[in-house]
Amino acid sequence: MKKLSVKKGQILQHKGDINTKVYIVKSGLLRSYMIDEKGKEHIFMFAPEGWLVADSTPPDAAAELFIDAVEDSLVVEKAKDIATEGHDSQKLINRLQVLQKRIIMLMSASAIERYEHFVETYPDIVQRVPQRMIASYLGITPEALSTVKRQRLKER
Amino acid sequence: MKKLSVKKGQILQHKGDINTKVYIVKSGLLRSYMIDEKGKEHIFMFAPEGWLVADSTPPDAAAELFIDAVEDSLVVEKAKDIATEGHDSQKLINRLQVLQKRIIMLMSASAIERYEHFVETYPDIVQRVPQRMIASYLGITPEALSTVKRQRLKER
DNA sequence: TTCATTTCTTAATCTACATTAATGCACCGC
DNA sequence: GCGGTGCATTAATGTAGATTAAGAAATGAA
Repeated sequence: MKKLSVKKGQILQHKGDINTKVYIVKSGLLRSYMIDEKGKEHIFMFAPEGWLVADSTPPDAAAELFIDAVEDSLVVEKAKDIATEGHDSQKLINRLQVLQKRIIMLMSASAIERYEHFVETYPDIVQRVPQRMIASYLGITPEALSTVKRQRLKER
Repeated sequence: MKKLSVKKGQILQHKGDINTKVYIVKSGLLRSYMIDEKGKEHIFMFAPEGWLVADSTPPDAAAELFIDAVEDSLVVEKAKDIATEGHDSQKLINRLQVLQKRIIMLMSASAIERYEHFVETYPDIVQRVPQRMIASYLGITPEALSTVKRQRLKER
């Protein structure tokens, strides 16, 4: 746990970093963001005074997000301490991971890509629920899901 | 903390409920979902065996999500116990709230509505960051944000 | 089984937002 | 000051996915 003074534009965390930290903003403004395959930037969150920014992946996994300073800022850096966490907190952290990934997909992937990702991540669910629910989860209509699946068939 | 046996289609939580619980799925499949102003259903998450479903709002606030059973399921219901949580866990819970709201907005609101919500929720941030970053946060292009703002001006 | 209801698919049309491109501005550093 | 680079705005055109509509297939109740 240490205090940092960061200049506007300074990057605190890169995508791919491991053993990433948690940042608590004392003054100024940070943001976390991702960059998609087309090079397009998507801001995940802004963190003004009092907020916490972090990549919600396991401490030893590669970060999905960049974190940098939008304004000159004072920041406290802390380790992701799993030790202090109770039995249920692990479930909370897991939930954060899932929600972060969900936002990333919604912001930076097409319907086709979201479907691919869904099938890979939840192969059993695909079998167990009606198509219209999968469409609803993906944020598209059942009609659009039908065409997505048709396109996938054509491609092989 | 009690065990529940729920039938397919049974609703465990309604939007607007207060003092909502946390559900841990032992078998079967639950889902959480929202219904927008147009009556359209958007699935927020699926929760198969081993998962946890809950509305990530404070225990005493009105729930944003419905929770029901997609299959006959066995579920453990627990209270949202803030007591056991450490100093930092509150920040995690707060984060969950923000991410849940963000997903709801991304799935069920138009660019204009997301902008309105952003301005209301983060009025100071609007002043402090360049337009292109707001666009990036909202998931639209700076060009689209320009037209959104123009339309807002016309409307008053 | 049979009938009714819901779900899935296909196709035609529509629309919100993206892309492209051009112009005017602000903010640099020299 | 002046030239450059990036930012915001406007407008024209393009496109992913929504909407509408209709028929086919699956599901479920009596």
